[in-house]
Amino acid sequence: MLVEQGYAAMTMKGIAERAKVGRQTVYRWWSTKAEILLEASAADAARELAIPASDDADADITEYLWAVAGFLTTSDAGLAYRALLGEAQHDRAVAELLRGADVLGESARAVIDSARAHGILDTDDVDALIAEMVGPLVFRILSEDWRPSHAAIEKMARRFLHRSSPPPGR
Amino acid sequence: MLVEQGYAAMTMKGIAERAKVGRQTVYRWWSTKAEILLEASAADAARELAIPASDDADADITEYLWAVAGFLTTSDAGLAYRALLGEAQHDRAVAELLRGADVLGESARAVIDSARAHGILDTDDVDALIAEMVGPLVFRILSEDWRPSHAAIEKMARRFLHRSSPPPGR
Amino acid sequence: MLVEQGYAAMTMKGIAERAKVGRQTVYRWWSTKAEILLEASAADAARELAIPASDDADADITEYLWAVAGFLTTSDAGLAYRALLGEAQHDRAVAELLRGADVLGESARAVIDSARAHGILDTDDVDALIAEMVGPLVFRILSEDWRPSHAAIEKMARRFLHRSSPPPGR
Amino acid sequence: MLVEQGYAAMTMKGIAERAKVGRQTVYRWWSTKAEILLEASAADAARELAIPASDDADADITEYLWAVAGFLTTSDAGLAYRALLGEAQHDRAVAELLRGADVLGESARAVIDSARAHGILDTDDVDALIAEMVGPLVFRILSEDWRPSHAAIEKMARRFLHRSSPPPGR
DNA sequence: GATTAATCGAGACGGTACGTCGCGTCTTAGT
DNA sequence: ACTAAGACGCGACGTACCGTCTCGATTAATC
Repeated sequence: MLVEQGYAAMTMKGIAERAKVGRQTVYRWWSTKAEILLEASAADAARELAIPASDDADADITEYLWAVAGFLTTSDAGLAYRALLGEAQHDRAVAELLRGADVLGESARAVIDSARAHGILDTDDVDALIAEMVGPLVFRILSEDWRPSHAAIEKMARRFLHRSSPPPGR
Repeated sequence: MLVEQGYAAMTMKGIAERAKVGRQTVYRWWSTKAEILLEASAADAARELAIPASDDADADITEYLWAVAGFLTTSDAGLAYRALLGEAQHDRAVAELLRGADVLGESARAVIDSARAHGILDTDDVDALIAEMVGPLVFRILSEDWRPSHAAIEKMARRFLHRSSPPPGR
Repeated sequence: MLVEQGYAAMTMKGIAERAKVGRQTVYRWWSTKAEILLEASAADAARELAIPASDDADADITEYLWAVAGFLTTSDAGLAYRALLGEAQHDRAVAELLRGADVLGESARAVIDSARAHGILDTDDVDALIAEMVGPLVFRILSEDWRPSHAAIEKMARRFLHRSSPPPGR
Repeated sequence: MLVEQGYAAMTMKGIAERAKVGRQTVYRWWSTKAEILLEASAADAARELAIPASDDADADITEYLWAVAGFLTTSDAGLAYRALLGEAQHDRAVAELLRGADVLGESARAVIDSARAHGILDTDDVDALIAEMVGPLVFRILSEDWRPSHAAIEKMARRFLHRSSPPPGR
């Protein structure tokens, strides 16, 4: 429904009707719209963003950023995630729910960890690295509705790595 | 109202009543809650985020990030901006409105331009630089409700500059 | 509410609030103020205007006119009926609703039928007889806010019968 | 406007716009919708209902009833009168205004007076005679939306006269 | 296999905000 | 000085969705 008619049309009443289910039954399973979105989003997000670690950590990062871009701009689960992230900005409860799920974080951590194992990152502050890796991309997508080209993603990955590499002469 | 009682309590009805004004009058001036928020936010945002360019472009960037962090986490205008950015995730009209206002972009561009004039940045892609500068910060605040310490901001600025510096031997 | 504060104060909103009921619920049962008035009026009207047929058809008519006068000038149901009849003058839908209910007609027909059975009326045109019986009374009440005395009603009934009697020497 | 779009569409705003006049100006001349209707109705009503007294008082009455029927069912002024009479049922102020104007009364009195001068009526109670003459007609029109045929009017007049004639042998 | 209990869909319920409309007053240019 | 134009505070309109609450009908479990 979110995809077809937008967030505003995604009412509890509508959800129940579409599911041919009583309204009460919906409330029995999820007490807020946010929980529905999260459940609808989380599993798919994990799948779409899981990048199998290869030998080439550089390429993994590019691929990951590409996956994130696709997730946020074209995937249904990504749309749900953005709706949630949006809701989180004006509803503390949703913010905490979302923080607890850590949708993006989990997959990003995997990529970062793999890169660190290859020694191509210069710090142990994983949260900072995650933010540096995906922050610029997420920021542009959220605030400009950016649809990056593959080239743009590659450049973005390259610049992230350039910055975050340990000094060469070691 | 947004600050005192939260976004959900910020109804058109409530706004009109608090302003001791007819409901119609509110609609006459702003047709959307988003427009009200934008007007309430934009001017203050510009003021709070305007960093007077000094000779030390490095320091300017730190100061700017600090201003952005304060804006997003403690300022009323920043709260309004976050509410707007949130709404933009599930309402295309709001997204465009927000894009048109370019609240963060304007001030960020000034900082980046000043830094570029000092020759301390390695690319002419201003949008990319803006995203690299503020993206990680904004991302963490939006998705973790992060309240960064001054030290964290300094580190963030340092790492941004390190990455984006032109190769030394040129 | 109609009685206490007048027709203008009888708003759907007010009705719902007084009944401690959601506004939607009122609309679910009656889609128009007119339907509410009719329902509130019809049953009581039937009761107030039901004159048990006696042997003396002349007296029945006097009694009936007296009942109608009381109904229109002092009864709550009558006030509702007048409001309806008023509304019917500028709203075709209400006019039809009212015609369908035939509030006055039903009771009047009973009285006329009984009188006809006694052979004291000179025509079979029941509608005409009804109009001749109650028309003058209703006209004066509606257009002069007349509060007739019992004597006036008796005179009115006598004059109606005088006119409408079959010629004596038959 | 009343005729074209109905009573509900006859708003003060609309009246002013149609007259290409400021809203305030309308209020300066008439303080309520009722006064506008009355002014629009009274003069025309007087003209439409003025029956030049002939020698044949019987015929005058038929003609008068026919004029009243036409007035109430087809004339614009009559529509306005019905709207007023309707409004009067739920607004005491309008009721008094209407009583003061005595739209129908004036012309009816003339007809009755003329008939009395011919000695064809049996009482001096003019108000009662007026009510007996027009009451049945008005009642049927107001409550059944009756469009009487000429024959029906003739019968109505005949029956009125029959009833109200002085006893022959005097 | 019949009886009881739990669960479900459907949708009515009391609330409340929505955006619109008309009210009667007040303000402002323009004549 | 007066006007048209229209903004203003007000409050009812009828609608939508909220989350809770009955209801029968349908299963499922028990006897």
